Amino acid sequence: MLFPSNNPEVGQVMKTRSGVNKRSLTCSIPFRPPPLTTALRRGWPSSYHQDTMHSDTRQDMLGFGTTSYQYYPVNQWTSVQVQEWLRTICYENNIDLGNVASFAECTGPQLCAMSQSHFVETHPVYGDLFFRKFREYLDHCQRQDRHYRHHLHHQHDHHHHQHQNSPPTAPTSPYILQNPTTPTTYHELLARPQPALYQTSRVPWQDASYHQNTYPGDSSSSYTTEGTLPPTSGDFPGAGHNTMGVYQSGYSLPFEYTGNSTPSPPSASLPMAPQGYLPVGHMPTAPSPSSPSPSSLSPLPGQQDTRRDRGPKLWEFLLDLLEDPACNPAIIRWENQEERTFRLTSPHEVSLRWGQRRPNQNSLPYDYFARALRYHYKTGMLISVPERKLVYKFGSLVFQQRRRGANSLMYPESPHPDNTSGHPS
DNA sequence: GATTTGTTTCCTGATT
DNA sequence: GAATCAGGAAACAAAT
Repeated sequence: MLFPSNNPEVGQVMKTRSGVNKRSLTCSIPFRPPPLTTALRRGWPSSYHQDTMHSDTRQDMLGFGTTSYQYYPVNQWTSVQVQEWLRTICYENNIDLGNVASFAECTGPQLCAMSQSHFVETHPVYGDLFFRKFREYLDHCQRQDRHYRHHLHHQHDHHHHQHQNSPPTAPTSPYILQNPTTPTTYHELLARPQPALYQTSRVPWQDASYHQNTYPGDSSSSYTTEGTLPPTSGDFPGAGHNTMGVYQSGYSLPFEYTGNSTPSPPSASLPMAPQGYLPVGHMPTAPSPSSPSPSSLSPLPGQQDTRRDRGPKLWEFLLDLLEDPACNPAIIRWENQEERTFRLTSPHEVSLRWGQRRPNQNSLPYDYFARALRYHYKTGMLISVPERKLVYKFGSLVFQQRRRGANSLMYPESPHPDNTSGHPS
């Protein structure tokens, strides 16, 4: 039975409560939710995935296709991922696919090192557009990376505080490279030199110091890029430091890296959720919580960053839990993946974790948590599943936005088609 | 400083 | 009777 909003008596009861400061007796806690990881948030269904031009697509665990480039750090993009990304841009901008041919042999590291003029040289017509779009994608990845670091730091502190008798463990992020001993741990990636051919004297958003203080590099890496461009180090700005390192954190590597120049695409046999990542306790070192310098985050001239930086939304948090083998199915599990329904197998644990986002407060009653979930009925992010307790359903917009995260700077938010009420007043 | 956004808190009533 | 659900209302904090 739904709330009898058509019941005038009930309505009056509600109105009589207007104006009452119900929270006057509660303690106001400074609230600045530290961002939980938004890792892997780029790998969700796209509006174009069924287009026949995408031959290298796969089905994710929800049955929505996606391309593989979103699963890789940009500097591990082979020409395959570059082509995927370019096709995406073409599709989204109504550009003929033939225009991607000029970038046919480019890899991610090469794109990273290319200046705007290089893009234009490579493709006089759309080079500038490709450059801007690539730059926007990197910008997005950078923010994701920043969120991830903040999250790790917060989780590390919390974990340490909560389990002082336990042996020191890693921050509670599931997005940790499974095999830190491979040459492609993100520590090493950060030190990976860039190919020399496309060295550019100006990459305005670069800030080598961002990672220099955080991840000591390992210049002994045996990494090679696909293609013909040998890595160099000394003559690259940043002297052996990958200035694109800010986009290379391991979280976006959803599977174990084999060391091959061409990373294997995510296998369908692997679980979708944090593929290749281990849950809490397997991270070799904790990233520094230090934030990048403002200069490293400043947008390009003419580019305005309108994104909020408030940490994950509730529905993102739920997706993160579902992607985390440590949580799924322990405290949350898919009820029917194809239908996007999930069950809170331990609702109080889930709400507690949600509450732990907030400093100085480590719990949230399930009642409040459930109310927050119901709030998202109006936003279209969640859909009620009647007569099934503790079961909720993701709205389709969740996956659109999950995927759109990578392109959020390119596309303004559009209202949910099913959401006729808009944001609640 | 006003507005927007995304909760959080509190509540009543209904359902399981 | 307890747990859960539904949803109105308002407070709150951070971002814009």
